[in-house]
Amino acid sequence: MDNVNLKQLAKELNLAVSTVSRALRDSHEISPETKERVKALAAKLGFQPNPHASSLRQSKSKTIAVVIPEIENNFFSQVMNGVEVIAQQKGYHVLIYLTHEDNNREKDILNVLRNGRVDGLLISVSNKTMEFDHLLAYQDAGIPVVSFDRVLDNIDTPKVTTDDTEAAFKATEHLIAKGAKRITFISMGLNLSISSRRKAGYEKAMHKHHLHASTLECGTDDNENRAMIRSLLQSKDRPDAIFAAVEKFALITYEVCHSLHLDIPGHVKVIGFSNLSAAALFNPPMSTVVQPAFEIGKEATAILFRIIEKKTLLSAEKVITIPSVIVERKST
Amino acid sequence: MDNVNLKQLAKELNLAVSTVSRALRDSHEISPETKERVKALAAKLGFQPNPHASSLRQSKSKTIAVVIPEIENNFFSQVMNGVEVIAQQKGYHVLIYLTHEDNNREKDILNVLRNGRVDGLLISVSNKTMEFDHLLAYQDAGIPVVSFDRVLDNIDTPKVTTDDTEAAFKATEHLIAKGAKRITFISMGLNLSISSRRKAGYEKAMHKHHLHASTLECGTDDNENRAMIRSLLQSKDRPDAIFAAVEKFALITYEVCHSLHLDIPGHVKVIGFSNLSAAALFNPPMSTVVQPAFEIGKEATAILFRIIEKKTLLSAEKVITIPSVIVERKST
DNA sequence: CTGTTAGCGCATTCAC
DNA sequence: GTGAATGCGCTAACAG
Repeated sequence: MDNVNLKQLAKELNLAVSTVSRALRDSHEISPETKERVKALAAKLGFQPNPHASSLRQSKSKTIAVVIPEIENNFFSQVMNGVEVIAQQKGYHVLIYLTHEDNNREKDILNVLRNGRVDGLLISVSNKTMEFDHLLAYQDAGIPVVSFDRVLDNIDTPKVTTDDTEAAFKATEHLIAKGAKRITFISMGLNLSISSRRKAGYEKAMHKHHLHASTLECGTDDNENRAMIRSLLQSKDRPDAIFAAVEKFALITYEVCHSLHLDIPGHVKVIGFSNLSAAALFNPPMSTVVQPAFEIGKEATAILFRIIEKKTLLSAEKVITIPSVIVERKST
Repeated sequence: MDNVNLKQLAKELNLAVSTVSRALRDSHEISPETKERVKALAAKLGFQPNPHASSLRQSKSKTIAVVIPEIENNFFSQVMNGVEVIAQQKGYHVLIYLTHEDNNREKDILNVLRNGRVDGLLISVSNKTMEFDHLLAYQDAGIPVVSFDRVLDNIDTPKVTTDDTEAAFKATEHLIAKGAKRITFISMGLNLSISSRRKAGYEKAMHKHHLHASTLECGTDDNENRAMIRSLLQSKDRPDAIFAAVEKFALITYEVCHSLHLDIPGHVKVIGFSNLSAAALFNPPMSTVVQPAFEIGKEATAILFRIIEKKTLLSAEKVITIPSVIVERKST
């Protein structure tokens, strides 16, 4: 029941607490024999140092936090996977927080984490986040922060994203190459930098090909989104292609097309940002813009550790862009 | 840069540290005026108590850990969602650990967590976990553990699962009702309790209907699994239905059927345990056994907190079973 | 109602 | 090479 601590080890071995502490941390000023004895007993009793005590003493927690909007989403789960790989290598622990796209919740979370609980923070902001006082507070507190994917433009943290503009440009050109003329871009929350970047890429491609750009703004409520997409696809001048800025909208588009008996890609071509590998099994297999989620997670975490370990950051490491890949399937 | 602490607040207010501490924790023995003054300054300076200090002092961390095999899986992400909802209500923090189906990694994780870092543990064991010394150590240490989904039969923790046997039984009967006769069950790692329970349900249904049960054992390597399923579906006495014990095998079955131009459900009917809502968009829409993942996460966490808060557990709370739902679509 | 004191377990400084 | 003493920031027991 009782946890073993240094004091008990010291008593049992007839040594001072400090000696035991040093022996376990392989200090060079402890004799090999003593180290042996100490480590043997520690192993035998299954000693684990109390993390709160050593965190308090050393002012470091060996813990990082990941703050994301949701986890039920392949992109973010893959990111988590990448985070975990690096954190585990470094012997760090990972706290996870979900904002559920709630800006106040995001602020509360960051507030509570601001006093030593974590040595660093990875964040992808909620789609309602526009100001960033809560992030600036971290700079004041000297706690490293790395943003990824959904980053805020005007804040000075290292950022790891994909090439949203280029990927959206290419995806749009892909649709155009397949013969689409009336392409609607379905976007979410334009205050989000990724939304505006993706939209910019889409518009650039449309302009280049002298086509009229047209955006449908969707929100957080799936029923409303469904209704909006449905009415879009029922309208007289129905688009002949949909480019969904986020996975969810691509899925709803599929659903609506099925229910309206619209043929994909015959009546409507569909492509969307999505990390769902099962998209290959859709009817028809869905073309997707796949973000390098796992790599984004790994890279963001690697950079975070570089700051935590006080290594200086090359300016090239301040903004990392990893390209997305367009996976062409039958829906286009 | 420097974090505010109680001492600074006390000095600024001409109060004792303990008074400030009590005021912030709304102790009844502090005058309303003092409370006001203290809270005002704390808010102004953005004071957050150092969690390591208070954890050390109180021997509680306000943190729970979730240990799961993987996160890139709708079932586990939905569970995480449920966990987070309850933890957040309780003001608790959530550490996440992935075992990647590695039993040694699982042991290491549990070992490190065993000294105060967490107040409780939620675990779904790896598919290679057979013994449970690492879990028994928690009972000795007095740290509450709740198992969910993938539970070990012979260990005495509260368990939250779905009705694997019944759900598998019903899914099998569903296939039989649709005319299937040669149903192959694709299973993973029989040492896993859920595998054997699902298999038992399948076999029970087959026996009841005087059909010959036949199981294909798949493993962790997806390429091998694909090859095995492919050769199964190419064999002379090809099954006319597949019941996949886990989502991944159902997806591979779809993939193989498509590549072999086998019609679903004409040539082969397919059903599988899966929490993928996009299964409705498959070609054809896939029938699934959907586990109540979110509820499992919520329920397991609620029970964990009941133990943490020392409330006694009714024996009915020791083993919770939440039913799965069979969602019938076009693949059967 | 408020202050003084002690101690959680550990890492570290300073002695020897 | 080892031991004794100190303090990280907080809470709680005890005093007044």
